[in-house]
Amino acid sequence: MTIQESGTARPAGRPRSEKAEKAIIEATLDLIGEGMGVSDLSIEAIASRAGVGKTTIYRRWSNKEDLVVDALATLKAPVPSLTGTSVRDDLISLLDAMRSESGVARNRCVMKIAMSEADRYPQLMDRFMKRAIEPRRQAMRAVIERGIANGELRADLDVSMGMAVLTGTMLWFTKWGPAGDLDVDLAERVVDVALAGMAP
Amino acid sequence: MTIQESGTARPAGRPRSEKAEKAIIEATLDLIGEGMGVSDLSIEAIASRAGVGKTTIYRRWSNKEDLVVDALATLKAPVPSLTGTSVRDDLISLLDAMRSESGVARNRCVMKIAMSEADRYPQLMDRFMKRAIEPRRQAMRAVIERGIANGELRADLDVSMGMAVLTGTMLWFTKWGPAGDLDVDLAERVVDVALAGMAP
DNA sequence: TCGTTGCGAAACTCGTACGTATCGAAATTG
DNA sequence: CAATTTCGATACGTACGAGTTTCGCAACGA
Repeated sequence: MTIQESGTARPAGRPRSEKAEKAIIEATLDLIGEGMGVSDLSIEAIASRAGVGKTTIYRRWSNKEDLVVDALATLKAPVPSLTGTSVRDDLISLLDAMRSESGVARNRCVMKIAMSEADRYPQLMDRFMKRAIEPRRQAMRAVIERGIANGELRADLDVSMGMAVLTGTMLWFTKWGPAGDLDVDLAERVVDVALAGMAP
Repeated sequence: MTIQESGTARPAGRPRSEKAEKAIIEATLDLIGEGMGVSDLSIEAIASRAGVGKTTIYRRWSNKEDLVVDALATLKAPVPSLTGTSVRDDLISLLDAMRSESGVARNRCVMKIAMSEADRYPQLMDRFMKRAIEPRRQAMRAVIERGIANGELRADLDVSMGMAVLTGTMLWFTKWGPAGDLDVDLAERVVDVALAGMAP
């Protein structure tokens, strides 16, 4: 029995290129970022964009959907760190993260896919939701619950309703707001309207 | 010169079938309602679903996009009639129309297309927006402005912000709310939270 | 050095859809 | 009736992309 440094044996032969793998994922996200829907993506376009043979793709993923799942799962969700000084500040941090990310074409289009192809690729969405959406959603829920507990928010506030108002409003602006970048103080204004309400 | 009843002469030959035209539009909307994106629609599928020859489609529309434009333009926007008794009631009427429409698969998917394919088919979106979205948007704007004028809403309220909160929140529920139909009192609850705010 | 495996490129088969053309039948005008 | 136009059906040539295979070369372990 030969010496084996780690638990997993390194198989014989040329190792798979880490660089090619990265390039494939990047190319996939690029194309999605250019507005392609999942069904418009072609493996051939991805291969060509990545400077890679189709073989190299099929050696790693058995079909298009698997590749897209992995590509989207790559997008990490660095939930912004929260100061915890006040509910208002924390909500602004969370919403402002949405605003600044929406400035990047790639993020916008990933969101678009999340909205539009959920029915047709449920497994894809599942994974993407768990990875990218759920952490933020839980962070916001925690902030709101803290606010209810310590009196900064109405005791009878429905938590899901609060989340819907905040997230929905931001989402609306990213999709149908004025063209170009969103105002830097948008998150603050949204939070203030949500907290204070529209009635006098 | 022969007698001609109307200004336009009826050409000789078999007239185009009104029924076929309807069936084609219906089939197109059906397929969209089943989750197809614009680029996934195939003329052949539409023809087969409508029980019609491809010829009959190409005789009327020169390509897929033209057909989809006409099909979407078909969807009318019957803005709900407003009582005008109070801003709260009118807003609830507007939002409840969104809720009840979201129960119909066809409407949901049309909305999906509006969200996801705006970049790729701008002319299509233009026409759809004018026809289906703009009337509702203006109705809501009018209600909010009325509320500001007569003191039912905060004098310093940003109208676009108010619309974003109301519409965005409803949209969020239709897309990511609990599965199944939305609560019948959802519109009321959304309006109340928006008016009163989340702070105590 | 040799065996093994990954590499990009290219050729291949196969299915799908496009857009056009052609068919016999049906509907309409004159 | 004849002329004209549409009808649904079907066949056709073209194009594109999926997924597979083959090729000569590169990278690695033994």
